[in-house]
Amino acid sequence: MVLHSTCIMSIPSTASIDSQLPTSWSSYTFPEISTVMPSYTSRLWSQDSQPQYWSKYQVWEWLQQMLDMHQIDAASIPFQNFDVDGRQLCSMTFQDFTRAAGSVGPILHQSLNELKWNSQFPGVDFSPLDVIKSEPDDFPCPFPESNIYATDIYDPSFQSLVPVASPTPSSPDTKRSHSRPYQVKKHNPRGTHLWEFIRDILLNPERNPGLIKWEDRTEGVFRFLKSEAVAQLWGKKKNNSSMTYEKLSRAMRYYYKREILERVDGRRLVYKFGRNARGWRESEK
DNA sequence: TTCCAGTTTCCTGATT
DNA sequence: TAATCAGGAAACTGGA
Repeated sequence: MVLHSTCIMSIPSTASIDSQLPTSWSSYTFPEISTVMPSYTSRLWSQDSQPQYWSKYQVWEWLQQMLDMHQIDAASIPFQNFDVDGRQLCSMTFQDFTRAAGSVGPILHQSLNELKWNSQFPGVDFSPLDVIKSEPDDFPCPFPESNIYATDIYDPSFQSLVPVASPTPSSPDTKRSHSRPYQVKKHNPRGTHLWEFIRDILLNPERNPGLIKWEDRTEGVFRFLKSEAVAQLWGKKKNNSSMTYEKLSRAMRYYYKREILERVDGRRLVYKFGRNARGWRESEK
């Protein structure tokens, strides 16, 4: 099954990135993860957004998308090696990617090539084989089974993101739930909990471009700097484009009862890890 | 099939 | 006035 050749490029205009370091992400609409397909990256990063014009921030955004998409642990990539803008990123060779990101490098390199291809030839399906062929230096892909283009079984969790069906927006299937505009796929493990997601942002400053910050590291007190942006990220992770801070905060408040979070009275956007939250203390790392 | 945990959504009212 | 907080209620999903 050659998915990439059947994938019609459909790029929502809202996915285009036309600003540098957005002060508010509330207007930044993440694409439906349910559209994740082998050409996922080229949809996500619209063809209008040519990687060579990315800011450093957008490079990091792309990296984060790659991590999420391939279920790669953030710790496996030294983000400081990607403190580059789009122009510098595009000038990186296959070897540069391998040096910078190790075994993940080939995946990133391949993804970037797809983006470059699509920005140059919008509407023309990317042929990863062409890239492999054009890579004279033996392309020693360490993930033969993880070639996202080769099959649809790259990763069970990734597969779970592929839509079971492709109902039209107006079809009844999409209206299964009035209050649930997204579909969580079967066999998709519950995965990260919200509080763990928040914790991981706090523990990975490289992945946290000013979204949440520690107020008191030892006490586990933290504050949302860009609440809507965090909600958007959480929504993206859960394939829920309608996530808002209001909804996210409701989920956060449920943690009070379970003592995963504690109330911090009188301070907006401030939360504190509770006794049942694990893994946030420096001594636990 | 049922139950449950963990959200998600919607809502009203209070507070900043 | 808008943003945020608080919490009730119902709905939904995946897993056991």
